[in-house]
Amino acid sequence: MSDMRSVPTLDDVARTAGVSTATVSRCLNSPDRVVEGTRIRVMNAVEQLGYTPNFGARVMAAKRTFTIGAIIPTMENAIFARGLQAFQEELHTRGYTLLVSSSAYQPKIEEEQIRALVARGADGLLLIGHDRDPALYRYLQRQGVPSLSAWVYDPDSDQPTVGFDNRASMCALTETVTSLGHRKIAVISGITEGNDRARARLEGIRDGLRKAAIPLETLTVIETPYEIENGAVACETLMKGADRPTAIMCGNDVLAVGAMRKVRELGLSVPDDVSITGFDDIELARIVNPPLTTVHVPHRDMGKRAAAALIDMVEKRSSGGAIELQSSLRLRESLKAIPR
Amino acid sequence: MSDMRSVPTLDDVARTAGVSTATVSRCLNSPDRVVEGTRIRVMNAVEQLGYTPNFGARVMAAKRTFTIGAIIPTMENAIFARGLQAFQEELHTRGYTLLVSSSAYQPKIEEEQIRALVARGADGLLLIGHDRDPALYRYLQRQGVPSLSAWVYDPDSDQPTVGFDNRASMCALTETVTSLGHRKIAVISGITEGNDRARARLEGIRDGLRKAAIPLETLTVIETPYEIENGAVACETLMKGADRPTAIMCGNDVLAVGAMRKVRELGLSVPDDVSITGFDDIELARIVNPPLTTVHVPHRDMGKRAAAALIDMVEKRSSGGAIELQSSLRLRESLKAIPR
DNA sequence: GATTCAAATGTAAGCGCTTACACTGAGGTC
DNA sequence: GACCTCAGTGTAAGCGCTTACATTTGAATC
Repeated sequence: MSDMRSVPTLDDVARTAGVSTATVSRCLNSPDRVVEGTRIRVMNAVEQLGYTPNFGARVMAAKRTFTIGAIIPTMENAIFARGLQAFQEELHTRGYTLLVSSSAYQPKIEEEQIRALVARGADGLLLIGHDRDPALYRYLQRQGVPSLSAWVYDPDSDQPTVGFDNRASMCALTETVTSLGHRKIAVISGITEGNDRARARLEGIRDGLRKAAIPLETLTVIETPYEIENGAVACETLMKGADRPTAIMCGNDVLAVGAMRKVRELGLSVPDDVSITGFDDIELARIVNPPLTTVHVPHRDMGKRAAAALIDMVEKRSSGGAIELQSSLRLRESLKAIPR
Repeated sequence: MSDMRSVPTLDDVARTAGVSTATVSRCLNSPDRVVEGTRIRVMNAVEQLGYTPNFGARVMAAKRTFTIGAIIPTMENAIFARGLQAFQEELHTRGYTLLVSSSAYQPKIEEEQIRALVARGADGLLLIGHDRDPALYRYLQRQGVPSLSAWVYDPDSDQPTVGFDNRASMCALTETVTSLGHRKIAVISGITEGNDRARARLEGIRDGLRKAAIPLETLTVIETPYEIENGAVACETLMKGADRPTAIMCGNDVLAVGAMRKVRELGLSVPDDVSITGFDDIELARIVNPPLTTVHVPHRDMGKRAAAALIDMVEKRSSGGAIELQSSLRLRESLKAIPR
């Protein structure tokens, strides 16, 4: 028997159970292929030694890890939290483990994280959005690691997606806003560079304006990273500007609540002085006062569907495709008609 | 040269560069031990083949992964987000990668995740709180994986900790509440079983009450999981109960904003009809209206210090210890004196 | 030019596991 | 009783990498 101070190996277990390493391995991986008496003996040895398989070795020999990686742009706010939680739950019930890392919205870091996860043997990857260096997709293909882009729906892309139509959703919201009489509209958008969702949402607003025959030149757009404080700052600029908007449409709820806070700090009222809308319908939207008008995204459903789809790809039951989910409007008190 | 369709290995690189595998390995790990000409040739081959080292193999051969694991109770809300972000940033600058997973506050799942991370070769682990099965600590010790408990400060524990004194902080807040004349106080606490922080905070409230000579029997306590909706439900129970409290102290900000929402829904006012306090000072606290009185926790600093301390342990520069950070009160409008 | 020695590189032994294949022997068949 | 099956188990060959040790190389020294 080997030195008990160091981590026990398969070999140690085999020795103390009086069987071969193959048998121990089988006990752990396909117990039904081993007769009960032996199995019990082996399991006792495992217990007694406190044995845990070495993952690296296992990966190397078996090429499967039952690990899925996810790289999200941020953990700082709850945008991805709910969807990710559902994703993890579904993976867990199917016997997979989720490892998450965050890119802080930086393509460079995202690439590192992707490589880190692949190197660590992730069987599949969940990515957010699909706007990234094609070389990365080639790399993944080369490594044989399937990936799925969530939070977007794009039937024309080669890359499998699961999500909703950001552009159409935002267009629908915009139509509601214009139908309430708003003509002076401003936008606080996320940074559009390298972010297809932010771009699609902005385009959606333009679509909506066109439908209402509002000239696009009247639209003020501020781009800023998705953080509450940034929403507040942008809002201040807008409200102190020459031509104050009657409605501020925000790229997501986080920016919107920042904007709402600022309106309050300026001694003004939402929605009496200005209407505000968000996007995502995270919990925050119902917490603020007044409650926020926003686009509801089926986060949990998306997470669950993503898990199922990705596992299908990993287990070669499908090769991906595009899954569309429906978003819907949540009209709440932060949006009000212009009095005539 | 091997089949170009499959993932290239060290061997392939060595062959196309016309050197041995040892040289390639050295190029990758300690470039200065290889002469420039060779190095360039090797790097070209790496580039050309799109080679990425196989992590499992690397771990097995080198026993180091430069990976740190963190298991947090939840990703659903932002309690841990800020601290974790800082933790990751610090790790990143020191050349480590962070892998996160969530236990959904379930000890069983937490244990699985710990094992999963250790098996995947994590060099060290960040845990939240230190209330868990001693067998787990023994397991980690056995595997030689150092771990650090954050969000708590406990100089008496064997387990290294980095955090603040939950109990004293909550006691200080309670003293403020009682000094404002509140006598009928209710508590919406997190689930205390298996959660040392929730327990310490509750004890802190009791300490504060004792100091103000308020009998502990007058204290109503509801325990519920940390979710906004649960805060709302608990609040409803309290406000509709026989002996309505004048102040509701919540175990964290998440519960507090849920309670605030409910007060508003009941057509009542914070702080005129009831004062509400939280704990953590996450962004939410400043977003709600009125802003929430709470205990400020130095999340970013904690994350950063945790990273430094854990790496020191991993690299055997220290064996841990207890690091104390200071929390502080943030008095905002959700708490108001009882009119006399 | 012979000798010395450090720097550069190569050789090959594992790291801990899975699994194809080989072996063994008990039960069934004729 | 000879022969066949096949479930249960063992043997041993890798998986892709790092690294101790061995070897080669070439500049410096005499």
